[in-house]
Amino acid sequence: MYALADCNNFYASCERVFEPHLEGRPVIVLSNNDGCVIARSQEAKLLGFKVGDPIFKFKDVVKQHKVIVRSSNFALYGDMSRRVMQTMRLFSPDVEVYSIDEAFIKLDGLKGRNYEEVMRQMREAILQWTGIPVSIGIGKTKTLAKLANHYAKRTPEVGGVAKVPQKPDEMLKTVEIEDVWGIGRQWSKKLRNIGVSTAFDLVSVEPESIRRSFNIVAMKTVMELRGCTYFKFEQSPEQRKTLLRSRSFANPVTSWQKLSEAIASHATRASEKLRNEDLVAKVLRVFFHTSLYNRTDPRNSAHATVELIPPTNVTHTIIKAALGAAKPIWKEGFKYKRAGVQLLDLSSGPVQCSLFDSQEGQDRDKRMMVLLDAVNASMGAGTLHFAATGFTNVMQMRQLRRSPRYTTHWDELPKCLCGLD
DNA sequence: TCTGGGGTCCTAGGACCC
DNA sequence: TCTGGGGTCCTAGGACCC
Repeated sequence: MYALADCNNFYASCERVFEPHLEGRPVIVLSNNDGCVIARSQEAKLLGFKVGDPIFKFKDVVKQHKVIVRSSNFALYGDMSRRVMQTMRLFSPDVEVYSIDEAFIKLDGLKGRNYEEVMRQMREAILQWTGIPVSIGIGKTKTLAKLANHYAKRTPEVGGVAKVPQKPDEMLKTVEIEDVWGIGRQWSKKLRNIGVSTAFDLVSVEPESIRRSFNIVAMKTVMELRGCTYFKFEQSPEQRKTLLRSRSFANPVTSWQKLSEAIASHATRASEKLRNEDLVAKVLRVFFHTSLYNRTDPRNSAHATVELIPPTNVTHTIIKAALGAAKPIWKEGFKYKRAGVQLLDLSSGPVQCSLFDSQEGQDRDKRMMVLLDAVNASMGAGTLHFAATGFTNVMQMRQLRRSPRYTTHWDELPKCLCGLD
C-alpha cells in the first residue's frame, strides 16, 4: 500500500505561513520575471486563474478582487518543502520525494496499524509543525494513491485523507479522465473521442488495446488503476541524465556581449549543480531564441551541441565550451528573449583522460573548484565568479513582489507574526 | 509592453553493421 | 527479370510529470 501526501496549493500556502492575514484571500504566485501564474490559492482558483496565465491580461481581476500577487520565492518554498518531508520521515522511513510539494510513502512497514489513522496523525503534525496543509491519498498502487489524493482534495468531508475502498467503482466514477495521473491533455482528448471520460471507463478498457492506440506507459497506467503495481517505489532517486539551466530575459538581448554573459552565467550554474551532485558531463548543448509570442519582430532560434573531452564539471571549461559553441551561431539583429545551457550524458564514474591532458592540470582545476565552491558557500553565491559572466548582471530577474526569505536568510527573519508590536 | 523552468520516457525513422 | 534478414545506435518529435 502507498500513500501520496501532497501539499495544498503549496506556494500559496508557504506565503501564508508567515502572513496569516492572507488566509481566506485569493493569492497567486508568479513565474520568474513576474511573467505568468504558477500557483494559486483555492480562492484564486475560483476566480478563474489558471497556471500559465500571463498576469498582464488579468490586471482588472487583480484590482477588482484585491488579489494578492507574489513573485516566486524558491528559497522559502525549498526550505518549507524540506521541513514537510522531514516530518513525514518521522512517521515512515520509506518516503519517496516526488516533487517539491509531494511524496509517496510506503505503508507496508506500518503493518497491523490503521493506515488511515496514521496518515491523519501525520497530516496533523505537518500542519502544526510547518503550517502547511496537506492532502493524503491511500491506494494499492502509486496511481491509485494519486487518485485517492485527488478525491481527498475535492471532498472536504473526508478531512484531507482518503483511501481507495475495496470496491473502488464509485470513487473511480467521480474522477475525470484528465485527472488521472499519467493521462494528459492529448490522450484525454483521444480517450474522450472513444467514449472514455472517467477513471472508471478507463479501467474497463482492454489494456492491450490501450497499448496499441497509445503506448506502453498508458497501458501501465490502466494496469495500475486495476491494482497491479507497475510504477516502482524509489526511495533514493535514480542518477539524473540531463541538467538544464535556462531563463528568459527581463529585457530582450541584442548584443553578443550580453548574450555571452547570460550563457556564461547558465554554464556556471549548471557546473555548480553538477559538482554538487558529483557528476561530470560529456555533452553540452547551448541555445537561445527570440520571443515565441512576438509576431512582428524577426524570429530566430539557434542551438549547438559539443562534446566535452574529457567529461568535466569544471566551470571555466564548461563556460569556454558553451561560448565557443554559441559564438558561431549568434546573429546580429535579433531580440533574444531566452538562453540556456544543457548538460547531457552525465556520469559519476572515473574520468577517462584524453591523450593530451595533463594530470597536473586536472588536479589544479579540481582544487580551484573546491576553493571556489567553499568561498561561495560561506560568503554568498557569486562572491567569486568568472569575468565572462559580466558585472552588469544581464540575468537580473524582474521580481517586484517577492516576500522575505523568512527561513534561510538572517536579515530576512520574520520580526512579528501576530500583528502586535 | 509584459507569456516559467525544470525533468522523464517512448516511438519512428534513418544510418550503419554483418 | 530477379534484390534477405537480422541487428545496433542515434536523433527528433511528441507525450507525460511537477
